[in-house]
Amino acid sequence: MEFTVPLDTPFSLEYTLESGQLFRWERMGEGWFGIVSGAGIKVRQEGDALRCSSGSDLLDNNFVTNYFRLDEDLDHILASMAKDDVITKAIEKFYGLRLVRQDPWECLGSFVLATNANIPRIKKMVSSVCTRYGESTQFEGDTYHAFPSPEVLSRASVSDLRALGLGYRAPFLKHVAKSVAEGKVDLTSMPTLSYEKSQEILLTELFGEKLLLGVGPKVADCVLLYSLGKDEAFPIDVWITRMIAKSYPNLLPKPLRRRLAANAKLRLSIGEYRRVSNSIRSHFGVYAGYAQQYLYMASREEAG
DNA sequence: TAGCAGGAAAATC
DNA sequence: GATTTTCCTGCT
Repeated sequence: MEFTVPLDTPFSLEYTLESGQLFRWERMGEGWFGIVSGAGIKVRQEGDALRCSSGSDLLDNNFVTNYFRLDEDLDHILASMAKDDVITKAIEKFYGLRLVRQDPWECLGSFVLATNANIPRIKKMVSSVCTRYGESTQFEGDTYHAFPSPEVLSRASVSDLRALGLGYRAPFLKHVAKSVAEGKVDLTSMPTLSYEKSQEILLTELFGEKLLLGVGPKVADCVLLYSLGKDEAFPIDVWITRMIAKSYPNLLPKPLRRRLAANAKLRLSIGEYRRVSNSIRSHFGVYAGYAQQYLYMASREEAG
């Protein structure tokens, strides 16, 4: 179906889709093509409107508005977190970038694959998993595949997953799928829980065994921010660590500040991650996650 | 708490 | 063409 979403609020489709939140969108001509909720959708930004064409009646005006969070007052959010010159510059540069509301299971499954990989590679892995295990769907004469359900992936064999190029991530993906399929982790309950509570569940250990293997604080924060609406979540990856070391050293404990200044060991221990995360949150406030997304873009751009 | 392995592909030299 | 890096976590 074809439809147009009028934009009465700032939005940059390009910055949003290039900001590393999503792995199933590709540039196509003047616009973008994505596979969302198991169906294909084309979106093109034309001034103050989004021209859309989708392969499912479920992907309609309301869906797109909700997916890109166009119902939220972005200027209000940006104003509340514009606490210093560095973030203000990033906001000016990438104005219109928004966080999205993606499917929590797809988000979790995708970010489990994101360790020690760059974005092109993550996209390739996600795509391979979908092609092999996801339900097929048609769009404009071509066949595409949905992100597979946790039930299906929990039944996949580790060696089959490895054959898709997932490497050591293969057993993690199966384990996480199993925990979700068996209801040990209930993603659907989390939108109503607090950030702290839902993060605790994602990182829980029972009798020394992790509920979700391959999910540490960074991956958990990505899922909480990109799919569960926890806007105070602040995922800290290598790019953000570099940015903090360069532009926000005063938010770091002294030993860590020294270490990062020497450009040694960019990886934070779990304790360091917690401290930095809290320190950042108290600086940027309840929309720290938005700040993270703008800083991530700025950090990558600086690196060229 | 620190250090290292993990697998493969992209980025860089 | 070899080496380093890559939106990191788990184990010892």
